Amino acid sequence: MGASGFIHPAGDDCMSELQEAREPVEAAFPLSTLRHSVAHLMASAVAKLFPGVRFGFGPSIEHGFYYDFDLEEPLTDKDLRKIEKEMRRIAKRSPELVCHEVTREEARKRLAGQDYKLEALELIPQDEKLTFYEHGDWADLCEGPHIDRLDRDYHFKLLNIAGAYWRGDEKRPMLQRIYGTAFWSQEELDEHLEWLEEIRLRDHRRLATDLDLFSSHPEAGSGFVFWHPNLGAVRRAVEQAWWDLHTRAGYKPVYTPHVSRESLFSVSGHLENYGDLMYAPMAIDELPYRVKPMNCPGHILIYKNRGRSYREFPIRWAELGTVYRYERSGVLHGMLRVRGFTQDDAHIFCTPEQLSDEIAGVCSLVDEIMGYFGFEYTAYLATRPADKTIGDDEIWEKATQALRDAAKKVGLKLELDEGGGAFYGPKIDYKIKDALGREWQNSTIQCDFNLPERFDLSYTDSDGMQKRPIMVHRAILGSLERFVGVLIEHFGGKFPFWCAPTQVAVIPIREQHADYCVKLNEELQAAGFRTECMVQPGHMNKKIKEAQHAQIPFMLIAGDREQEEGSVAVRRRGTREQEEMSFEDFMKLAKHLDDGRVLELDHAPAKS
RNA sequence: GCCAGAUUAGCUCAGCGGUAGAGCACUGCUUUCGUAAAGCAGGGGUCAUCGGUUCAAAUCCGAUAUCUGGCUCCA
Repeated sequence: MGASGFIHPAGDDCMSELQEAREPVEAAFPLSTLRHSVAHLMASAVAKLFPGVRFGFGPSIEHGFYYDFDLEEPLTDKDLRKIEKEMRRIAKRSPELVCHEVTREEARKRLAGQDYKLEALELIPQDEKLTFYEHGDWADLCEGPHIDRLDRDYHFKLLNIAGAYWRGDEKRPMLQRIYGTAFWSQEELDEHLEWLEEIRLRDHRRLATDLDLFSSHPEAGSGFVFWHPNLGAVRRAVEQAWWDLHTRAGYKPVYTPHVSRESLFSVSGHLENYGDLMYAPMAIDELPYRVKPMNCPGHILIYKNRGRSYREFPIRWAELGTVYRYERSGVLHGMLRVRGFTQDDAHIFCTPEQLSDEIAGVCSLVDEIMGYFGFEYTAYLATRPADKTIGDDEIWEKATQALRDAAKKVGLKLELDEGGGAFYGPKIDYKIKDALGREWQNSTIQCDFNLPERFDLSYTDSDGMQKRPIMVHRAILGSLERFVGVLIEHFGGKFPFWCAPTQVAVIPIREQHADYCVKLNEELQAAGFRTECMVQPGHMNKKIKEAQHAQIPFMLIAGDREQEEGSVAVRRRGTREQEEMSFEDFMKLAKHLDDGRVLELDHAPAKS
């Protein structure tokens, strides 16, 4: 590589190393540097094509880069192709990307008319060096670093246009943002574009129409999900697994109303801290009532219903509680961001001594339930925010330590999220990684000293004293809507056997085999499986296609041979091969996959 | 909420000033076919809604609803 033209602000002492190492370009210029430079290149092309444009920021981001522009005319997709073309031309004509250090005065002069850039300039501390990166007749106030030449071998594509507030502030002007991506090799770019295509194909809203999963309706209002029978089956299976696990872990079911007197939410502090997200009051017998945005106040009322003793601790109450929150129209998104959703909520009431064990128990539950779906996860310890918190340092320290101890007990590694805690207490947040490597925030475990205080909760301790319990607020799936939405995308509609909408399709080869198929189907249903018996008139091949399209894990196909031998020809989802086995053996396999919540379809039961 | 774009049959989409089209799906009849679409016929749309321009609007303009990509916010 030739790093001779590589300009970097003074003080970079790794320059000579770079020059001597003769490493491939990628090593000398990280991908983020390339992308940042391509963002510059894009901005210069926009400047050429749209005189009078004013520039915002243009950084590299996780999968590419963007640049914000203030333009009179709205950009279109056609413009993107034009801009790409212009970028290639500029890269060829003015390949050298050079850096100049300037004084603040010079910088101001060069940025005349560029209001956003001038504002950005004022954000740079007085004692810092100011540099411009320049190629051709275009230059940008920028601290770098950048690649040395724009005519190097790299590959880019502009992807989409979106609105973005200047400096992310909704009170400031809305700029036009162009997103793009860049890679050193064409293969990597192609791979990335394929990944984006895969994301499009797995989109839960797309699969929802394909597989008849859910809908929303203008008649009902946006942000409200209607679960169709197919997805209802998935949800039931997930809820069943969830309850099995929670019952075993000592949780007791509770159910609380969707509507309560407004004063309840006044005591809880929701009105004050959460009021913007709550629906307007409705008058019942002239008193204001509210739809609940959270389940905790309800559980607290149950707790307060009578005196509590330390002997009944820890109390673990679980509810799949449906809550309603006002979300701004623009943020709604399929099942992943909605206005009414069901949280897999639970509250644990315990003593300070029990706290870390209780949290450890929740960590184990998270681990087990995420294992059901093959999710990997990362956990973050979110500590006390810098301001606007309640409670004294000592109790915060204790609670944070309890979270740490708990994680240690179960061997959970915690990343630090400094100051990311709730105003009432620290928490552990989980991010799960789906099959496409995307991260989703679902599980959360929060220590809460606020609500016990506000509701004046107490219990009688062994020494006869009235003491304040600690509350742990936790959700593992987060919300059924978001979690199942993520599941659809994670599996791409190919649900594991145990939670698939239809688990088995039974298909006769000819109409005369229908009776045998009906018999098999009855046995499967009696054993609790979700099946479809495809004995309606029609060709076998078409039924196979339909079952394949519906992503049904198993097809059982039966003709003369099978009928005679009491067997079935089994076709697993994703393969075209058939395997003939006795119906009895298939039942064993199905029970094995179902009971064990096995992820793969080719996992054979142990020989008995 | 904001910026931009979209909305035509159940689905995917064509038509872009001169009285609505295709494929799949659906219904009926024929076909009984051993592992991804049998044949023929038929039904189905106030072209999102409301208003305007025009001799004439799915097509042009405006408002509303919903959706999409983002921003901000979040389970």
